[in-house]
Amino acid sequence: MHKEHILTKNQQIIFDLIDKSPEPMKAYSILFNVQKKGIKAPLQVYRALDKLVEIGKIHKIESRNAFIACHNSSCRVAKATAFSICEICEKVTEIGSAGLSKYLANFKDKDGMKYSKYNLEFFGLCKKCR
Amino acid sequence: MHKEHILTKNQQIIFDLIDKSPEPMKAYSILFNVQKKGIKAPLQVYRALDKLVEIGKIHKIESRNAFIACHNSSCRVAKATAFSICEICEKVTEIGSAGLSKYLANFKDKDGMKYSKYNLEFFGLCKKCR
DNA sequence: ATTTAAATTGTTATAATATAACACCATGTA
DNA sequence: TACATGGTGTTATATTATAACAATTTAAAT
Ligand SMILES: [Zn+2]
Ligand SMILES: [Zn+2]
Ligand SMILES: [Zn+2]
Ligand SMILES: [Zn+2]
Repeated sequence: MHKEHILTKNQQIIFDLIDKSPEPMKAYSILFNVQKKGIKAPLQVYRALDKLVEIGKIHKIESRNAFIACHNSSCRVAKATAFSICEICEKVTEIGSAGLSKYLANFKDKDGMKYSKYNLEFFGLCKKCR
Repeated sequence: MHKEHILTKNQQIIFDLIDKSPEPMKAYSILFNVQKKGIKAPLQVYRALDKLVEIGKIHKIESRNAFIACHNSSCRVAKATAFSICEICEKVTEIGSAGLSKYLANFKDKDGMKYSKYNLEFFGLCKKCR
């Protein structure tokens, strides 16, 4: 499983912060929040983020330039992600639908090409905002 | 149809440039290319880009911070987009699969929520790069 | 134990992407 | 006319992300 990596100090500090956050966090907000723990420069944050994304502990929400912890236990392939995003409150939820991931993993374009990696972002209004 | 808008001067200049480009263009590359036509500041570019995205003439490739012209004649709903992206040569193609758009438009999350707006980016290697 | 390679860290500086604020202009329309 | 709407031009600034380099830690491999 991809989540058994031992994290380094910086990676752990930054993962813990993102994991506790109820909403996606932006890099410079992360930086601000971990400065008291000795992480002082953007690059330290971005390096940890890169690694955490690579090993699947967090995902980047591309349309928001923000990061959330992976809470999808079936998300073994870190590179196949789907999210719903509320356009009012900006709440983001990872979608763990087996049907969806199966459909997308098997999707072939008109040249017959299959893709094992994808990112899907749905937009709408969450329950609370409707 | 969403593509019948009359473009303003700046919008037309910038759309023409993107439309001619074989690959997605980044904002500051656009700026550099239209400076000889009198568009001098980033904001002028971003304002035109925002409008062009809004009316569906171009799309933003979120993972690349780049813009391509819409070449999908069935893409009436500018807000439901799908692309394939080659991770080597960065070639981007808009996917116009009716099956895919139907599947995604009808997709319900576990709370039964449907989304009319989405962006999907597939990653892989294009024909040439395999 | 000693050497070596790989990964991580710390640091300063800088690049790349995007928006705020404000004055002005063009166009349509009541 | 007067008013509303949207577009423009401009300067300044905010936000997001990487380059370059030296030092340190970690985990094998000899
Ligand atoms: Zn996940
Ligand atoms: Zn909401
Ligand atoms: Zn399109
Ligand atoms: Zn390619």
